[in-house]
Amino acid sequence: MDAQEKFENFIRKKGLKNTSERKRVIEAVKSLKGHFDTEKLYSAVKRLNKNVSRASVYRTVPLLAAAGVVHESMHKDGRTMYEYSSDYHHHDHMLCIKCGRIIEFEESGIEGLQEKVCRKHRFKMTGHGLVIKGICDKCV
Amino acid sequence: MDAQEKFENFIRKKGLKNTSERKRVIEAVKSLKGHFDTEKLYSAVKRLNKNVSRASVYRTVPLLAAAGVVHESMHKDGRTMYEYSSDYHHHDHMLCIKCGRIIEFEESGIEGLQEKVCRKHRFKMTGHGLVIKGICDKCV
DNA sequence: TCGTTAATTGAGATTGAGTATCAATATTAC
DNA sequence: GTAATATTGATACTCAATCTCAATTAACGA
Repeated sequence: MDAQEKFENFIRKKGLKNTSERKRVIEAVKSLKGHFDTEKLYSAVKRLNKNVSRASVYRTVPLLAAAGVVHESMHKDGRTMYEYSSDYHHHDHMLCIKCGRIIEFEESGIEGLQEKVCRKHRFKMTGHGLVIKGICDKCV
Repeated sequence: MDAQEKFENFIRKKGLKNTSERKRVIEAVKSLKGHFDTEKLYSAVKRLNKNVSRASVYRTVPLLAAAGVVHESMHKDGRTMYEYSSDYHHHDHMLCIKCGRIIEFEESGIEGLQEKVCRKHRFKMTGHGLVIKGICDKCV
């Protein structure tokens, strides 16, 4: 399903409005590769001459996350980083504390153990994120 | 080893100074139970009449983390949460997005798989944090 | 299509956590 | 004790993020 379509379904279900500003923010999301924070998204909006206010971009991001258009990926320097869901297949992150590089990895065993823990605590998981901090091979 | 002693060793190794302000911040850390952010620590300092400036408390926290006196625990609402290391035995967290409750859990299998991933990427882990977001059993 | 209703927008003010400045002070090593 | 230097604190500042509120616009029923 296309991002615009996915968002439209979400908006309709919630009784909200699918404004041109929101559509333009989604276009900007599509133009970004890899991880981004809200500020970077706002820059992308401006770069594409989409003319959406800073406030609206900030207001739109949580909606995109709730709709599944973007995926809340990790925290870096106290900021939430997102990824466009179309690019997304589940993975976790290693963050190099020296150079800031982000390395993605997949480990299906970890996923399974998480589900086990949630069942045990009767916790309904909506998302999860594992960040391993340390020194990457290029910085040793 | 006591927190003050542990910090003293760290300070000496780094050629820094063990000031009375830093000692007082550690006293405040000890007075806190569970997770806290820097602002909460600063409140604790004031509550105990320790009279350390806001700036110094903020400056001290990264030192405490580097010294292992506190443990960088997780991110909540974009803020870094810490735990006093004496209370600390390794665990991860579930965060209820409705009530904000933090549930701790241990799953040694996950630890092992993390180490495996790090070896594979020649990544030297210094810390890690897993947060599972969702709805807790009291909020269903 | 028109009109009503309520959500949304945008510009700018505001908040608030965290950081920088810098003169005064305290700690450490000798 | 003295010199060298790290640290402190009051306050100014930064900057991401939110709030305000009048003007606008989407959604929907008639």
